[in-house]
Amino acid sequence: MPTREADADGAPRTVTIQDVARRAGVSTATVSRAIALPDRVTEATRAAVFAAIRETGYTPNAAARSLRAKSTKMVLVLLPGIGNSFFTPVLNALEEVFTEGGYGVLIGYTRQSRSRETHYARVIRAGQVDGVLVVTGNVPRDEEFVSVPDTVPMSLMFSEIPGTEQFSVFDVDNRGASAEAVRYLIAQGHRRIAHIPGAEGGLEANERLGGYCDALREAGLPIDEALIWRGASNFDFASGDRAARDFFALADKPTAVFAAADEIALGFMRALKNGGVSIPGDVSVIGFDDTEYAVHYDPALTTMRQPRTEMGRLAAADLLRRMASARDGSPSTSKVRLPCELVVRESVRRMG
Amino acid sequence: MPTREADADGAPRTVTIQDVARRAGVSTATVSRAIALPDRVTEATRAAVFAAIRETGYTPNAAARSLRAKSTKMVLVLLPGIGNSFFTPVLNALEEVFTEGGYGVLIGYTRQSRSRETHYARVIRAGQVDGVLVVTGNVPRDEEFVSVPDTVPMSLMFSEIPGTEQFSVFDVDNRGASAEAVRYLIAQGHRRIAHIPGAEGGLEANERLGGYCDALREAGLPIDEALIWRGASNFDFASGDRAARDFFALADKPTAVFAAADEIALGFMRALKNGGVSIPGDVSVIGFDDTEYAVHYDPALTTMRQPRTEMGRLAAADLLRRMASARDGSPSTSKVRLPCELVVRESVRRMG
DNA sequence: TTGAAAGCGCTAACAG
DNA sequence: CTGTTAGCGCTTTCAA
Repeated sequence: MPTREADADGAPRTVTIQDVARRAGVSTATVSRAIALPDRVTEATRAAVFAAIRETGYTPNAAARSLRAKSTKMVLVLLPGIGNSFFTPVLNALEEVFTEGGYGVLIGYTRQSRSRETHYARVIRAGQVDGVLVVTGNVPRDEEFVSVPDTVPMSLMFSEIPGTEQFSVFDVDNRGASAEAVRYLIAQGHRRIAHIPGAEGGLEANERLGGYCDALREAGLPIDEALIWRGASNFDFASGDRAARDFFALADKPTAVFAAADEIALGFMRALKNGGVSIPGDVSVIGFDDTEYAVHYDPALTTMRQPRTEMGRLAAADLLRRMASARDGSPSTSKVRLPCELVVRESVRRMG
Repeated sequence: MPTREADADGAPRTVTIQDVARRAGVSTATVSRAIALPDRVTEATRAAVFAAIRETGYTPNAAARSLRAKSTKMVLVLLPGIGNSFFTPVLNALEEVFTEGGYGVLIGYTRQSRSRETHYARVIRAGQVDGVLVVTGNVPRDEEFVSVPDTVPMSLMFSEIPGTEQFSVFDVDNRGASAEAVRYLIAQGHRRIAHIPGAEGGLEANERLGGYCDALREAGLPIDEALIWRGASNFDFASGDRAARDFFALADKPTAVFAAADEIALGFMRALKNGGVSIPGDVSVIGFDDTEYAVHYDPALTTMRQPRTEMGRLAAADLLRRMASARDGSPSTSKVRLPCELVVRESVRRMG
């Protein structure tokens, strides 16, 4: 509840625009104007109003303002919420830009659950937010979301919904970047290269797998299913650990491995080292993401960096722009594909 | 904006409670009741209302409801926002419990900035949230926050403000847990034990330093300032890296080090290994937190676990309770101090 | 430049 | 059990 001030009988009462108006000797309309359009009132009026605001400790009530203005100045950020810290810098950047732009950030974790998606669809339809940012590989499948873009601007980060035009999309060229990572391995003299794909069925995971195949094909190398260690349920340590079992089970081992995410790479490396395999001595590893931990691991992980903070900033700025111009028709959406960057560290060895 | 339906002339219009009432042949009050207190209307009325809701695609407008009910069903979660992924599971747990309880989660990163604190104080005073959870070592110093607990319930996580009663507090016994960590080192035969404190001036960092000293004193060991490597600006890798310089500069090296956070420990270990120092062969390291990465590092980090998820759940449940009973006077606050747990892994060696 | 008045969509008294 | 009525606090025409 808003600020209160003592009543005549000592009972606390919330300070409203009425109180300010009375105190400043003007109408409520003038107080409202002095706040929203300071140029539209005389110098003297403005001073009187702001003095009254200070004296009363007035803060405009958000609900009343939203109801009247039909805008809540809030955005909904939807995350997968699998406990992955990949999104920490993204959320950080989003919060920064949105707050700067005068918007609050409501977060929601979809957890791949239908009921949670329905819940957040309802939040949107209740007019609780002016825009939506979906930061997840798994875009909500709820039918309710289909109607969302008609009501508030919505953007996608890190993955797109092919064939749609109503969202802004901010992602990277997962396929191209993965191919580049594998090309680097090839350039270092590796010929037998394995891949640990990400979460089965996800668009990003598929794209990265595609890039891996592209690079192999380009170089005239065979694509060997025995070297594609599927079964990841997520972009996490456990999936890397699981892949290590495939590695150990294999007679003819690869000299290098491309993991679809840093955490997968780290989990894999740890398991290999436990098994007495040296990295990059015996096998080289390259990751994807450039998470905080990549550089601090031993050996420091060579990886493809996704510009997470920059993507967050750009996506937020775009949504801000679209929300601002939402009243005059559907503002144009953007498709921004940022470049990844190979970060060479210590986990890949040059062959022969 | 809320759901819309085509008007007579095709223009989209938002569906209001009026539309539902008209369609169901009842008054708006009855619709409101059918939704909020289903038992207070006849079976037939309820059916008619829900049918009308379904047919129109009605979703109650959040702003109107908040304005009238003087409750937004939202909480503000304030994080430090230094990009630290320590808070990822905490935020996850909070979101889960709050959503379950029918509350939305608005996040804010204070970034130790005065202006941002003022901003969020204003959000609270604007009545935008029904409760506040401060998840940070640095509690807002803004005067505006002083008045907050009178208006909405507020809780603190991970650190307290000594001498205050108006907040619920969920934390761990940083001092006791740290002493326990150092006692473990002593029990393993270590006598010359160093400490890397956390962010200078923070309550938690001080407590952990205090615990370190306690354990040393208990064992009759001297407290040597040369073994307390101050200067951390944060609980991060960089601080561990920085401490490694002190280590290398020292002639008479310690056999064990207690780092005030896992990330500090990891940064320190990495720097030592780079310098050819073996862990735990040459020096043992123990951390604090039990972050996701502790177990996957090489060597896996022995550390004191803070029950982050559980703390998040409990804190959220407590705030939920307090918000529910906020109308009838100031509900009682809780002080919950959860136990930490020593997780023994590979980074500490048993001496001679 | 300012004020009066209407009303955003909903809930809560109060009658009936 | 249901309807009527008032009004939450604010912004925005419309007139003056």
